[in-house]
Amino acid sequence: MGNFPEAGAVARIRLFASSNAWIEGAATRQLDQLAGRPDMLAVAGMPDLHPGHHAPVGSAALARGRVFPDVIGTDIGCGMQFWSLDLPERRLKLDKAVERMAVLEGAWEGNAAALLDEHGLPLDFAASLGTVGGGNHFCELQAVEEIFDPATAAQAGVVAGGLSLLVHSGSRGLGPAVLAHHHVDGTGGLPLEGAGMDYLADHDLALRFARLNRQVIAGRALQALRTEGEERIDNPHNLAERQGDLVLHRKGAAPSDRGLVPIPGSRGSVTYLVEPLPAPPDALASLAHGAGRKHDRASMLGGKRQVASNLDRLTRNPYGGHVICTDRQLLLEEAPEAYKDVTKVVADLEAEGLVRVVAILRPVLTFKTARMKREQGRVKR
DNA sequence: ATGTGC
Repeated sequence: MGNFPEAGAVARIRLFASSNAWIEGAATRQLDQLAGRPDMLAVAGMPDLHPGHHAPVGSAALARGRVFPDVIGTDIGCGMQFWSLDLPERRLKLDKAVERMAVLEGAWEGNAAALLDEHGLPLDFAASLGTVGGGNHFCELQAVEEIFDPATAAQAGVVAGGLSLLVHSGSRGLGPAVLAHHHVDGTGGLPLEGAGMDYLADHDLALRFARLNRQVIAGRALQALRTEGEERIDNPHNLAERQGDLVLHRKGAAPSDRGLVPIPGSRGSVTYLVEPLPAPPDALASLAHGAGRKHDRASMLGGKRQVASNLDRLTRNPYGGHVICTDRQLLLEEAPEAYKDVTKVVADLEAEGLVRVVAILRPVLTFKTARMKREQGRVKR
């Protein structure tokens, strides 16, 4: 890493976003507060920056000798996993796929406890291994919209007429349990020597659980689609990474040092497959992890955004694809207009010299949830 | 985000 200020000095703050980026004052204030934490050396904001609980989502923060569990938050290890499928788009029967993909709602039929045991992972949350979860999580079948660099795209198995799968999920119950176990009041974090290392050990288990969870989800989706495929990319965006006595925190920031990165927008928009470029040290080896929220969940439920009368639209996408989501409230919270324009977010990353676009993928079938909630039909307004 | 309420 480059020359960062010494401990006690003000951390360097760098925002990788143009005036086109929709960045709230609350988010930049959170970025300032993050920079003001003890032993913080540098902080980077990405164009998807938006307010989070204890730190802004879309940020990276480098500290010396200290880790801040509350910055990583509850969903430790949450990230994107990208698979290429053997099934060509022309052979997909969409109606059948919509029907069969709903299997993801139930528990995995495999032996979760045995698999976790094999991986040396705790069994406490075996029941949710292989399930997507809530919030912004999804499992999405995607088709190729455009390829800009065929040779690089082929590295991720992206070829014209092909299909891919993008899984966005995390460590389910394990991440929140780890955070609760190592909870610290205030913004001081944990010293790396001692309590900080204990946190990181448990954090690493959640990181591995999250990746395995995405693999099981993908395996179930492939089975539902009666095809096979290959895991090409796994890119976690909520994690702490120890580098000697430094700790790099990523809160909704995609690592740029692990190959190609999928950057999804909303469930009504395309996903960009990008190649990270050699970046200045103050980018903290990070990229935007998605479009980022434009409006918080609560404001999407107020009826002010004129989406309530148009719920049917939200279970389809502008590309003729389907969204499986039987939860009305989640459908409103996750409406495309709740998100920034991913095209602008990626344009900012390009303008900052951080990435090159390799391909654009379009949503064909998105699984969110097939569960029928009891309060179904009762949306607060 | 969350075995998603007490």
